[in-house]
Amino acid sequence: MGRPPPSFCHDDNLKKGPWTSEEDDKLVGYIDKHGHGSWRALPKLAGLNRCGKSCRLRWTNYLRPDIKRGKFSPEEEQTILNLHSILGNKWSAIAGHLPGRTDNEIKNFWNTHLKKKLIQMGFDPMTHLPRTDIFSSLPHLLALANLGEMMYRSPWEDHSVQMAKLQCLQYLTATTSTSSPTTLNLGNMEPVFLPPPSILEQQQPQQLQMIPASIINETNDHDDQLLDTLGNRYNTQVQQTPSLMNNTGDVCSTFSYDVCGTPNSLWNDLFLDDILLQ
DNA sequence: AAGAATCCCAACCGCTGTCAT
DNA sequence: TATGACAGCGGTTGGGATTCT
Repeated sequence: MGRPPPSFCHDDNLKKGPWTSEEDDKLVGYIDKHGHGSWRALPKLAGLNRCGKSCRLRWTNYLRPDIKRGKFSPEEEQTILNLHSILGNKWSAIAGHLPGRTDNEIKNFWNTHLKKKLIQMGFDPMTHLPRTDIFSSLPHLLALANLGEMMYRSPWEDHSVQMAKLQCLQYLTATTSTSSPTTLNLGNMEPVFLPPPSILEQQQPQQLQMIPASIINETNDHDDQLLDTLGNRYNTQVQQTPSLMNNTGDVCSTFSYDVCGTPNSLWNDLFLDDILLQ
């Protein structure tokens, strides 16, 4: 590339740190009138003693009128988990699927909430696979120890037990593969992570997976990349089918995939049935 | 009530990619 | 092709807010 990388704001005379409401007013007022144009030129034109980069960040992460503030909804949280399992730390790409949310906000939410949540559940937050070291696998081992009991509990068992059961089943299957799984939407339950392709390749054709309708709609309208990614991941043709309502009342879109091979009885009999009954 | 510990998030930093010349 | 200018991205940090002891 050309010149050496530029530093953030080299000029010591330029202000750094938190923005005042007066500075915000100046920035918003200028952009409302003239648009931001060149960020480098903007501070002088707007009467701000800041560097252009600082102005751009303040605008894009905080002052933009279309920014949605406040807590992330469960649906947004699910979307982030789903997309992160596919895209990794591509915060701007993930933000593109969450209208009104900035990449910075999503990144912060991930680092302060979701990452910890996955670790507590015994998953590696980067690969979304069960962690293999002995201490982090403890939840899985404890769950496995109780698997027999859980299998025969009543159908109205609570969600946490259902969750543990699903994780145990996933642990039994996913640890046999090196590829990463993807997340699965279970309505108002915690997310569950689908086994990697090597497991799915053993399934019968036309099994259903559920992913949030918002993602499917978004990708159909604006971005085929995610569907392509899913298709490549499972070596399948991914297509949207009509949305359905699960028994928690949440509407989900579904997509079907074609795979060949021998059905995996554990998966078919227990795991998939469990999910589709949620 | 007060100090310590932890959480949270806006802002900063350094790097890369793209475009114009 | 080489260079410079700039926008954008992802990782990190500082410090205020909140919770714990």
